[in-house]
Amino acid sequence: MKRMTIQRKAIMDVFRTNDRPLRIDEIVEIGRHRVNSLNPATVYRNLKILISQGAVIQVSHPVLGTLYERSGKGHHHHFHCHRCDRVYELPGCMLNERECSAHSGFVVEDHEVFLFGLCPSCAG
Amino acid sequence: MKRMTIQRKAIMDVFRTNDRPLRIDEIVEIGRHRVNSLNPATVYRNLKILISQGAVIQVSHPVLGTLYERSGKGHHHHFHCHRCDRVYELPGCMLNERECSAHSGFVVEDHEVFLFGLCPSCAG
DNA sequence: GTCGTTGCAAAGCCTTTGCAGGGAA
DNA sequence: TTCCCTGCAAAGGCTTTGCAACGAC
Repeated sequence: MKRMTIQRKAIMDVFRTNDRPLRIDEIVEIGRHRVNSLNPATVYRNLKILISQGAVIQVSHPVLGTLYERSGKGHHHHFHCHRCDRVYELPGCMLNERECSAHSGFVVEDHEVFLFGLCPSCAG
Repeated sequence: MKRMTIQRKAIMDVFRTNDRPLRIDEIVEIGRHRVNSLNPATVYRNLKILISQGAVIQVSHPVLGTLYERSGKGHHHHFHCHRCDRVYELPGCMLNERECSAHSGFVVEDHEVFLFGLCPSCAG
């Protein structure tokens, strides 16, 4: 049986109040606002649990490394601004289904898209 | 001035004879067929050089980690078969340009697409 | 009182770096 | 003969694991 510790509460709260893909060190830092002693190992362990429960998903960003985000936001992709280094979630899908299945023999079950460029603020 | 050592030749040869995204350990292992003493550190150093020269590009795969592939193959995406764990390069682009630019304000300069599923051999 | 969880430290990985010897030009 | 490059070992990062103490239920 899983126990709801203040650490786990704090970590879940980080995702609730910061609705974007987060790095481990961000989760630790923000989580420490609630639980000062919060340890990276604890965060790793809890993330593993939250992922197995389907509450959080892991995103492996080509530039920023491993990120974690709340699940259940619907299908979306990630935009990385190379000026401010922020990651945005773009709802919807820009994948062309027809082209996707054009490679005969390949059974596409899932996909991930990363976009790079300038975000609205940085593009001015 | 760069010197053409047998190690660098061996590494370039690995890419020439294995035309697919490769992991570091694969490059080391295959490269050792030519130069038995080939060291991972040497491979890392040479890859950095080859990347800076534009001969090789680095691909950060969400599941398999960092991969390296020969450059100059034209725009393509990567398909990862979750049964045989092989990565295939699919030529062309399945990104919908119209949808892509629908997020007003975002200036999309580049993108990466990873597809997951079953390859022709594994799909039967 | 249980036993799942935590913090800390140690240990694993992967990648980079320092250094002395070796080899390409 | 230069001095770039290599192999080795040590050192960095990030993540996982072992363990005793802690605390949720």
